[in-house]
Amino acid sequence: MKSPSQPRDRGIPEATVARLPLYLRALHGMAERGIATVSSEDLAVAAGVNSAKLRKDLSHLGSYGTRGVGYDVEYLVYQISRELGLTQDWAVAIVGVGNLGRALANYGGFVSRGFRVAALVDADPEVVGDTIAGLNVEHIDELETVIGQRGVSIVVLATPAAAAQAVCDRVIAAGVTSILNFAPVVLSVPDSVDVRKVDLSIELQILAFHEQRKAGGPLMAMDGQ
Amino acid sequence: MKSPSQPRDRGIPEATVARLPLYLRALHGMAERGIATVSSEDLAVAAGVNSAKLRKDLSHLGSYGTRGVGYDVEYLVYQISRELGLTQDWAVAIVGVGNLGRALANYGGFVSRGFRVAALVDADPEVVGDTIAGLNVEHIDELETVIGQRGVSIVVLATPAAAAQAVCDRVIAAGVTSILNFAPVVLSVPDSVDVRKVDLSIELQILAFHEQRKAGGPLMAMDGQ
DNA sequence: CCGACTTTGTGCATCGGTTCACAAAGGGAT
DNA sequence: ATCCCTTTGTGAACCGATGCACAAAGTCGG
Ligand SMILES: NC(=O)c1ccc[n+]([C@@H]2O[C@H](COP(=O)([O-])OP(=O)(O)OC[C@H]3O[C@@H](n4cnc5c(N)ncnc54)[C@H](O)[C@@H]3O)[C@@H](O)[C@H]2O)c1
Ligand SMILES: NC(=O)c1ccc[n+]([C@@H]2O[C@H](COP(=O)([O-])OP(=O)(O)OC[C@H]3O[C@@H](n4cnc5c(N)ncnc54)[C@H](O)[C@@H]3O)[C@@H](O)[C@H]2O)c1
Repeated sequence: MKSPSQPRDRGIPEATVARLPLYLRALHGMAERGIATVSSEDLAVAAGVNSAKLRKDLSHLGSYGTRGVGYDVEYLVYQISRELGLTQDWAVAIVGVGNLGRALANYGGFVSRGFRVAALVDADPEVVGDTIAGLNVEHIDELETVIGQRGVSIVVLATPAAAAQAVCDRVIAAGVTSILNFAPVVLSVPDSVDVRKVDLSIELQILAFHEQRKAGGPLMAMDGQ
Repeated sequence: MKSPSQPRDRGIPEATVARLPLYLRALHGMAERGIATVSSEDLAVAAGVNSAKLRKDLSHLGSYGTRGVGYDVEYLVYQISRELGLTQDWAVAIVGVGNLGRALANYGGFVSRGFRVAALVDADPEVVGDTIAGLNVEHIDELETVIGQRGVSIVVLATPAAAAQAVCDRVIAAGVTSILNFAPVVLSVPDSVDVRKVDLSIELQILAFHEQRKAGGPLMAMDGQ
């Protein structure tokens, strides 16, 4: 089946990958408070997950715990960071510098860990040339140049929905294979490209669904069709 | 299974609920373009999902399709909207009117469908009293009053991480049971409360993980363990 | 050096979700 | 009215993820 060769057991489940950043955040907090080692139980509580799940997740990275003791916080931070690729620096470009794009550009929280906003790009002549968070907003015509010259490997899309697919096509053509999309559209991309989407409207609708259910309770007879 | 207006199984899978807003968006687009009926295949493509999955999802709401024809767009929009609770108006409060809170307040996209920003709340005296998107920013001391008087049932948390849990506790005490959290913390809440989180930093880290893997390719020789 | 204690790492049962594949249902043409 | 064509709705196999429960591994006090 699989090549019997070697440590290419790099097949980490997607669900696990999605939780590693959560563990990392909890671990950073602990490191700051001077905690040297942590048990799976304590870390699980801090990350809001089941401890067996946490142990299984960590076991995918290797055997980094010590039975009877727990995990070394610093060491685990390093291992998870390395696994996630945070030991290197990622250049991010934000395309679409409107309400949301500005908020993202001004946000310091993600720059702190391996990510660096390397460019801001917009189509509006009113916006181009502005300085936001110390960065000059560049014209969309420069998109490919900027991506190529600054080694941008992740693009954050914060344009209106109507423009998203076109911009998406261009950044992919420019060699980008990781996109974080805030526009409420389903982007069509080759399999080789990863797209993650953040959609506020969808989140609210899911909340509304559950809220309605709570309010309606076990019997909500009104409305026959 | 003959009555077509069967309210159906009230136990809709969570994965299905999360996709209904996607279908709804695609359907709205179709309705605007004057499309009257749509097949599961076409709608699935528009929503970016597998058609069998889409049919199974819709079957949870009832038998609203016509074999050999497809689904009536308008009717399906109505059924999904009703299921999600979008036929009623939801009052949303945004707590924390900084970079992100402002962007959310100015965002027109979700007000359009059943959601209405009913209040903006902040702790900073500099911000309180400002008018943003036509709304007065109120003081955090008024939190409970505002929630009670305006029937707020969904709260969007956009405060710094350090303040999130405290604000969360207060809004829950005020009767709110649905929270959308943008702060990078694991909120501790009773089981009866729904929390959904949006975390930009986590999304970027997941992208970085896959990006690293792509870059490393089938053989990434450095570091032997 | 030993034995009691702690905690990891994982086998296994289970569960929810996805996908395939097809019989049944319905429309439209003749 | 009958046949053919399209498309739904769903049974069933499959797949990945979850969580329990426990043996193995390692610590630490004495
Ligand atoms: N603001 C929010 O809270 C929020 C929430 C959820 C989703 N979104 C989505 O995020 C996106 C941005 O929202 P926003 O509120 O910032 O909108 P916005 O209109 O304030 O900003 C959009 C920016 O994109 C620029 N733009 C337009 N076409 C472009 C192109 N082809 N290339 C580059 N830039 C282009 C515009 O000049 C503008 O500056 C939208 O798709 C919106 O639906 C926003
Ligand atoms: N801006 C982004 O793009 C972004 C992205 C991801 C996550 N976040 C998170 O969203 C949150 C907000 O980010 P931001 O960039 O808007 O930060 P910000 O500092 O610009 O805004 C925070 C606002 O919350 C207010 N506040 C502080 N304590 C409060 C309290 N107890 N009650 C009410 N309001 C209070 C502050 O006065 C300020 O106006 C943070 O937790 C941040 O980590 C932001």
